Amino acid sequence: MSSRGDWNELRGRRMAEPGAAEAYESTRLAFELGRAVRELRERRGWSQTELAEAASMTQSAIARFEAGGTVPTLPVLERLARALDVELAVGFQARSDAA
Amino acid sequence: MSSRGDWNELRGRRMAEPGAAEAYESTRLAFELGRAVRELRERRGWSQTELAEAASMTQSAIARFEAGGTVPTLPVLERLARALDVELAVGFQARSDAA
DNA sequence: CCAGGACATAGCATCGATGCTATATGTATC
DNA sequence: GATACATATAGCATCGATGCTATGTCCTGG
Repeated sequence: MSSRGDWNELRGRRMAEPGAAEAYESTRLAFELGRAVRELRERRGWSQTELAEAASMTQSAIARFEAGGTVPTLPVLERLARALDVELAVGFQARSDAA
Repeated sequence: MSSRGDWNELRGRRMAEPGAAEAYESTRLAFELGRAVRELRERRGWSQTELAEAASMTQSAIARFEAGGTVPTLPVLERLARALDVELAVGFQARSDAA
């Protein structure tokens, strides 16, 4: 069920929108990036609040992001990468058409 | 002189802002992504107008983007990648700290 | 010189992400 | 039960990217 979620529903609705293959991909990306950050954060044993401080953000912003609640912007991704001491990679690749 | 530029100045100012290492990186990224798209587009022999159509955008948006005039959003990058038949890659990597 | 195509900018409306504050749960711990 | 910390959401203000339309400039061809 949607249980305590709400952004979960939002995501679901977004991904279901017809024709918007692009929106679907973005939402998927947002979700994956959120998971990645959560992993990196937990690997460091940091709380959302700690990461928030390190990235000049608020705990709520981190929570929203990790939940895939919004499609992050590059500046934010940069800040998170910096805080987590990793590198943000963005670019185009030859289509592998995996899947 | 700033010649015909203006976004050039904007970029310059942005990248010069002190302390904003994050903003600097984003601007740099925007610039590189713009170049990448321009290359892919020209490689295909497309005009900005043609790419714009393929990506459901306007010529002016493409121009602004290629010039690095703004930091693009993931949805837009997705659309461009799709139009150019390449894959958008976004993620975190171990810091190589090159340079 | 004029017409047409390509690219650069401008100016403004709108949408959506982020910032911020407050709060609701949930889970220990004492 | 009260306290304390972590995470999830809400609601609203603001900022910035994108959409759109209209030009301006440069080139090239007739």
